[in-house]
Amino acid sequence: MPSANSVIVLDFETTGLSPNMGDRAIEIGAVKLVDGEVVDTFQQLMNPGFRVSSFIESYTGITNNMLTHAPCCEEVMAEFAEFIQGENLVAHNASFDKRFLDDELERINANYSGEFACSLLVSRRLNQQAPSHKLGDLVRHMNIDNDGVFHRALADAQMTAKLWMLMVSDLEQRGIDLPSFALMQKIGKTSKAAVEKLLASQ
DNA sequence: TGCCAGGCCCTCTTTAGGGCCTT
Repeated sequence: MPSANSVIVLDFETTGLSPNMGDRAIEIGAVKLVDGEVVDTFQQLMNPGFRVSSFIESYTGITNNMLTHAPCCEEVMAEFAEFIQGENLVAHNASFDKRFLDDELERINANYSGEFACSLLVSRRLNQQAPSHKLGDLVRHMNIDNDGVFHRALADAQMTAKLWMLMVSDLEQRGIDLPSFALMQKIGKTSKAAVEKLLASQ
């Protein structure tokens, strides 16, 4: 049973957009939040077993040379499966990260018990004035503290965690005492038009 | 040869199409 007051915010860097097209994870980054505080982190490069494209090298800054010396996906994901055990999960555009998490864990016959919530879907509802909901654009728009590193797994997970906590604070300011993971998850799945009604009913 | 993701959301919608997001 996932813990009520903790959540793990994660981000994958991958060789492309779809595990169904043969793409694999090349880096996982994650932060564990308990009561809004970072209590643990996880970051690891992993070797997908083939060369990544020059686009991915340029996009992420992760080079084939760096991956040559990294442990394989199976080894890293086995460790990561332990890290997320019993925790609920958050990612920016969670459907993307969930596909890779499910695919990589299926390869090693591992699984997880938590559920996903999506910071992108929540942001589209709570930050309707934002010109864009790309993670980098939201970080700039909301003046979220960052070290200027984008498209690396731990850096993106850290920024997503800060965005998540800001949105939790936003809900608290709207009068909701200790917004739960379940409420955040529900906001992401509720139509924009119904969100105000949902919040008013809390 | 040429093409290849998938889920969400909006609208000139629902017998569909296209933009936004993720790498």
